[in-house]
Amino acid sequence: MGRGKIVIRRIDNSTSRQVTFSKRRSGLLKKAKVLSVLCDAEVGVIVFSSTGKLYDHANTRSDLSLPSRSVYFGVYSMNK
Amino acid sequence: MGRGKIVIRRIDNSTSRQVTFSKRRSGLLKKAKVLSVLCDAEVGVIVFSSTGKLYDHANTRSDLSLPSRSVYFGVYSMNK
DNA sequence: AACTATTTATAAGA
DNA sequence: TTCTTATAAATAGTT
Repeated sequence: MGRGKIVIRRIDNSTSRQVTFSKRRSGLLKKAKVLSVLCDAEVGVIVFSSTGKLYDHANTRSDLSLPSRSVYFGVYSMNK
Repeated sequence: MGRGKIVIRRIDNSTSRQVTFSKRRSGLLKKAKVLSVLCDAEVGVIVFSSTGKLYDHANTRSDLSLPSRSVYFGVYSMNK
């Protein structure tokens, strides 16, 4: 989608990569939320940038009157 | 997207809801993977159906030569 | 499970 | 860098 077709590989240009990261990150969260609402599902999403910074963390659920599962996220880091 | 426009609320018909769940679940995972590749990000996604069944669990990362964060998921359940 | 008409997401451009 | 828009991609309804 967009003015041109793209190949799915790491975007070399750092500025473009950042712009795409921002756009697609929000698109992903939107999709997660819509899925949870339409299908009464629980969806957890967590996104880290390439520098390891946490950008988003969503755990969406719609019908809270039903028994709930809740997802938690944990993170561990490794050097290499 | 699709033959008609939809309102974002729980789909009443159980069959339709299941079909939509299946389609959008796979769409979400694809988006997560593409985001991780294009932007060298780490993306974790977990999806439960309304019955509490775990359907997908993805933790995508592309460039493994860089220091890695890894996401783990935990789940707790509550009755009401 | 396939098929498409349409909607939605977004790559480039402005 | 926020806004625009042409086009790619996802998908709702159908078969």
